[in-house]
Amino acid sequence: MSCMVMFKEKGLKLTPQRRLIVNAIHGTEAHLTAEEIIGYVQTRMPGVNKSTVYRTLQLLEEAGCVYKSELGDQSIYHHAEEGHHHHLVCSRCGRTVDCAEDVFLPIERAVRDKYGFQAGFKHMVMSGLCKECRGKAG
Amino acid sequence: MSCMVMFKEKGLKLTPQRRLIVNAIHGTEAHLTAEEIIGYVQTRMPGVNKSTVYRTLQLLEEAGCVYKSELGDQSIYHHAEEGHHHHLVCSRCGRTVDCAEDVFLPIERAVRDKYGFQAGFKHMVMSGLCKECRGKAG
DNA sequence: ATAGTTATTGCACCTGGTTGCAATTATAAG
DNA sequence: CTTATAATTGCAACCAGGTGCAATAACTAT
Repeated sequence: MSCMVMFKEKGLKLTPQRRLIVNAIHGTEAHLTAEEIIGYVQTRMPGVNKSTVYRTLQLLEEAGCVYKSELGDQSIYHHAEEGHHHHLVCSRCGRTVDCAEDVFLPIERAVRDKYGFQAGFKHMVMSGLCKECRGKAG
Repeated sequence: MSCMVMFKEKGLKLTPQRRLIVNAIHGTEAHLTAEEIIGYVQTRMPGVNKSTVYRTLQLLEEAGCVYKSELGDQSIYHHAEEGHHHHLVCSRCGRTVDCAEDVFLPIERAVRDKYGFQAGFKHMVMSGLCKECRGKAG
């Protein structure tokens, strides 16, 4: 896994704690919250400090191995290899739907042409009402 | 100001603390951070607790009097009457450019058609490189 | 296998923001 | 103007996340 190699390549050390954290993210298809990753690590190796986890996640993010998306209060982490997409989060039921990457192309073009601004859209999180919840009263 | 009236209409009380908080937001064109609002209030009325400010901001937001945008770590507040727009924040120099509201219409349509998802885009914050910083080395 | 270098860990503390609760205060009614 | 009552305040404690630092552990060269 390139995540493990990345540490070595950057002159960083591959500790048991870091191995666990990488495993947590690679071992699931889901998008994990920091809390879930801390839980995963601590059940397998009690005593690991949360700051260790946060620091490692930041390293992985900076190296491009892991992506972090923010929706209001919580951040979710997912590994970079599984392809990029955006996230539609229903504000009523909380369910998340993956969304094709290219829906942001028109905006990317628009803000570049209008404002000369080069926006980067990766793993954007959009909130709203999902198909099921649109029908219900509200 | 409808913000002041709003409290009464909802059976809420119009305290000096709340008056100050509303003044802070109405008295400026800028987008204020929570910290700035707390500072504004506390210089005029020392002793006001931050939780009072946060609770009032939440009330104003729920009532639609105030909008809150989140960019990564910080939240900015602005009153709802000044018209809606999005924010382009340069990740290099930190400068913010206002962006027309309608750039999100294509996405709104796309996710509705493709996923049946009704997304709401208000005061979105997009990060990237502004016109000036695009030229510089990176 | 050993010693030396240097990154990493856990700790304790800090930050912005949130919450439960007893004391206070704005408001409505008399 | 007084009283009643319910909303609000300030407090203190809490939460997720982040930081400086001394002790520790991973890697490197021998």
